[in-house]
Amino acid sequence: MRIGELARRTGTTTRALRFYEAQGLLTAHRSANGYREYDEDDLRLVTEIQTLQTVGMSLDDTRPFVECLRSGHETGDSCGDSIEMYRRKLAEVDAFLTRLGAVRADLHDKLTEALGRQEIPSYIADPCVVSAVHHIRR
Amino acid sequence: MRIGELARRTGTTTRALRFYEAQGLLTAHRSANGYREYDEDDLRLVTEIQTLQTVGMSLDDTRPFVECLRSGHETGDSCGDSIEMYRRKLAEVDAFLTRLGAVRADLHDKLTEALGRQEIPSYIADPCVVSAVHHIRR
DNA sequence: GTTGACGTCGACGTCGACGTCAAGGTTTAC
DNA sequence: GTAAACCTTGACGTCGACGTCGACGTCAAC
Repeated sequence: MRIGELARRTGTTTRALRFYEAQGLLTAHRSANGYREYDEDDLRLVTEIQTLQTVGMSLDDTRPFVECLRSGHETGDSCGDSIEMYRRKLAEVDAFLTRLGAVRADLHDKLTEALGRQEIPSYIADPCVVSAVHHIRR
Repeated sequence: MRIGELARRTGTTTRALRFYEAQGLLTAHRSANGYREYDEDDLRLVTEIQTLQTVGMSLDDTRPFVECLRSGHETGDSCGDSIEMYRRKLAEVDAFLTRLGAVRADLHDKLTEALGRQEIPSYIADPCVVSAVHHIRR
């Protein structure tokens, strides 16, 4: 198949596929007119890359998996380097989760503190005025 | 104080401070020779920006807080817009945490699956060889 | 023979928060 | 008077994963 069909079948763009090729992740045979020709293995390779991207991997991170597929393995994660990359990414994600949890707590504290500091003037706390304001802001 | 001192006292760079000014977050008086002059309020404003950045806010997100400080409030989060921004960011962080949790689970599954698929050839499983390999890789 | 949908390559644009020059002016210390 | 340490503006570079555009070739259908 040609690049347009591969793009459609993988839900990406021709630009992305050419970019993968430029990064050395994807190689294409050329037909007589110079058009890129892909087979089903290439399709699997692209979907592998996409799957890995959804779990937080950069294009560069997908290299071991691509190499693994290229060397004839059935799946991209049958090789030691791929496993190692899984481990690295898992550790990264865990570290990020920890940090983000702390950020969330910090943010939550700030919000509740700010709400606590908020003095509510009586003329605003007045239900009549509140509904009026609400009406105006609609 | 001048820009260099403000940078030192806030632990940032002069470049960052000029950038904040270009973004309209920070305004400086100029002394006769054209040098920027800052006061303690500016220092508080910069630290406010930095604190907000650590909880995941972009420079643009800090605008309401900066405006709040500028309008004379004691803290940057005494205003409604700031509170609203806290809420938005908290929601964003929560959404991200959820997504990242799913990513982590996905990654963990992939790792265990790959490990399960890994057949361990006997010559590698052999403890002697294992220790030898370990020795070599050191 | 021409229209339209495909393909080619090359090169610059995007986003955010600055970093890193370059080429100069100002002030202080010796 | 000159060196060092500050300051000024302007402009281009960084990172990742492509988007977008221009100028052109290819192929099938009408």
